Amino acid sequence: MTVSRVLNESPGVKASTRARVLAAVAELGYRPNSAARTLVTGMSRVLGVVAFDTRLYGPATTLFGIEQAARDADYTVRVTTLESTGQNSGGEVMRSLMSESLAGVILSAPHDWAAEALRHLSRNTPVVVVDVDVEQDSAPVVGIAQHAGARQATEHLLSLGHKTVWHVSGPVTWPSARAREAAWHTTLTEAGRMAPPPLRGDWTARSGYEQGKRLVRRKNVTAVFAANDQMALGVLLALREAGLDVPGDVSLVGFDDIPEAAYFWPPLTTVRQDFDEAGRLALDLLMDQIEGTGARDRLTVVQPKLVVRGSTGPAARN
Amino acid sequence: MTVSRVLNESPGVKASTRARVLAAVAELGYRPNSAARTLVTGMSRVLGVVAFDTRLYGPATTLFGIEQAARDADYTVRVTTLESTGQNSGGEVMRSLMSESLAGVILSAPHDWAAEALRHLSRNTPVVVVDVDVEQDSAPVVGIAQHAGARQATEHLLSLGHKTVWHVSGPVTWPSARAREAAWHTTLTEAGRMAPPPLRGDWTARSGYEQGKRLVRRKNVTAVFAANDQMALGVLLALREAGLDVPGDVSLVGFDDIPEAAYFWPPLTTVRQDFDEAGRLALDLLMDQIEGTGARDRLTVVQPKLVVRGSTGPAARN
DNA sequence: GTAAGCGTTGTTAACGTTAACGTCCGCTGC
DNA sequence: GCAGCGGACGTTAACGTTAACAACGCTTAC
Repeated sequence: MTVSRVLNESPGVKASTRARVLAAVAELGYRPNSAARTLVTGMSRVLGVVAFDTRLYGPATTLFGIEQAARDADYTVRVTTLESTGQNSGGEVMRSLMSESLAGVILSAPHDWAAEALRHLSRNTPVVVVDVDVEQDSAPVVGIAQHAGARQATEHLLSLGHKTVWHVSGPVTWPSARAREAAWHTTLTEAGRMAPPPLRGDWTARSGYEQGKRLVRRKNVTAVFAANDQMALGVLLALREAGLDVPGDVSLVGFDDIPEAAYFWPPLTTVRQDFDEAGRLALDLLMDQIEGTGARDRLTVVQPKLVVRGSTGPAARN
Repeated sequence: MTVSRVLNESPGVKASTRARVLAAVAELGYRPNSAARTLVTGMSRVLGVVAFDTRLYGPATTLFGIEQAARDADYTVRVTTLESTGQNSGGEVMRSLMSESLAGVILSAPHDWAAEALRHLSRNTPVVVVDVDVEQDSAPVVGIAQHAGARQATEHLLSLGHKTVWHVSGPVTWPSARAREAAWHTTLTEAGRMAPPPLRGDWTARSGYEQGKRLVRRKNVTAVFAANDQMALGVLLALREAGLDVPGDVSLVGFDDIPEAAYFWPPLTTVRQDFDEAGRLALDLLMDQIEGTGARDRLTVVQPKLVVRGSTGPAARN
């Protein structure tokens, strides 16, 4: 019992006793058994992180941010990724999470799936959701102001004199893709411009390339906003293969600011999202709930920021 | 007890009893408590994965492969990333791993740090190491044939008529960077060519760009082998800014085959590594140890493969 | 001088599961 | 008819920790 008090830094242990305990711990190489601790306290120092596809830059970086912050708070992280096929139901994953006495859960799956999965989670498990559309009161949310970012991108292109802006969007099942598309659309409409039909991609450079080939067949395209940098890269290649110059003939904006974007040719104008920060913020919100530091905010928003580089320029006089 | 037998699929339970138990489990929403199970059996169904920086494409993809395979085997995954600063000692991380009754550990940190950390791990914890140089008998290893890949890249350039090949290498603390550099060097030497001094990068496009600028100052560079695709991208930008054509003036080969590489301009010739597969293989080797399926191989090697695209071409006649 | 109080340490029981052993019942064989 | 056996299910104890309470010695107050 005294050992337990020493290791948990409970008060009421004489300094000399504490020293003797610590000496014995060091000598014997004693390590407390976390399973026993979890069993008796009913709570572990493990956080569940549910992600969608951690191979993608955004999710991977958010995960990294969460993990680093968790380790600083002396928690460990248990990751579950969801098959890209979406075969495994949210209910199943959530149920398996709940038999493990997790201290909390971070749902970092910016996908419609996540909103559904949230419903299967016990009401009293602390949870934070990253970048997912959920009802305002179902869980604290770390949002990324997709709207603001997409608006900046679109307005930037309009301010350069382009009559309208084409959009290569992300998959409809991703709320962030829908948000970017919606913001692009309203920005154009508010400026009194005609919004051309969006071209649907799937986040990959390949889909950007294919939609880019469709874009070059039209003669009137001078500005394109791609919903992420990878698709922008694909568009870039398609434009180049068609003999078009960027930004001379066509201006292009991406989204995310992946580390490579600054080294595209030309360096890509894009909207920076701080995924790392989003992960850390999610952990903060979760800690507020777990350690009862007082649930401060229920909604925290990360502001994306337009980064102007070489892929955008004034509209050609035609 | 009978419930325990049913849920663990132990023999000696009448079919009718089993059905009644399952019905009650479903009705009550009963979930076994994994902490109690871990406590009594002394082993959990949790695997520890130690990675270095999961924001990088390779590590992230390997982690994804491990996680997917682990879920199929009904295990969960607990991730620890190491600060890029390398501040936290391997000993500390390993010790914290060991108080959690983990079923096994996968060391997926292709960094010198990993070899040192391995020594702090208890001898009887099942462990597998991915792409790290360790003594042959200290742990089963999933290797990636870096040597073969780098040799293919270098030979490809030589076969196109280039007199020699310059190398932008990765950080020396990464065994895979050293292996690629060594293979590049021996391939040149064996072919009777002079190996120019390698240019040291740090995996980032930025470092590739900077070394690329140093390369263009020399007039005699016609072929470059970059140790990964991001650095190749940086080199590409530096070459282009200097007015050099790829592959007309300079041929360029990368390494990894990140999904974007095929959409660079020009599409990048590179060496594909199957990181996903490496993760799955690591899990297989670990399962062999844990479930005693008979420790088959102690060394499994993933073969990388040269993918020729548009960034390499015949040497200019000069 | 004694009761009350406090600071420190020890004791007991409980968390939920499983290994090991025990019990009960029905069947078989002589 | 009864010993012996095996299948099905139950009971006991243990895993290592912590919450709650008990005990002990020392100081303080009257």
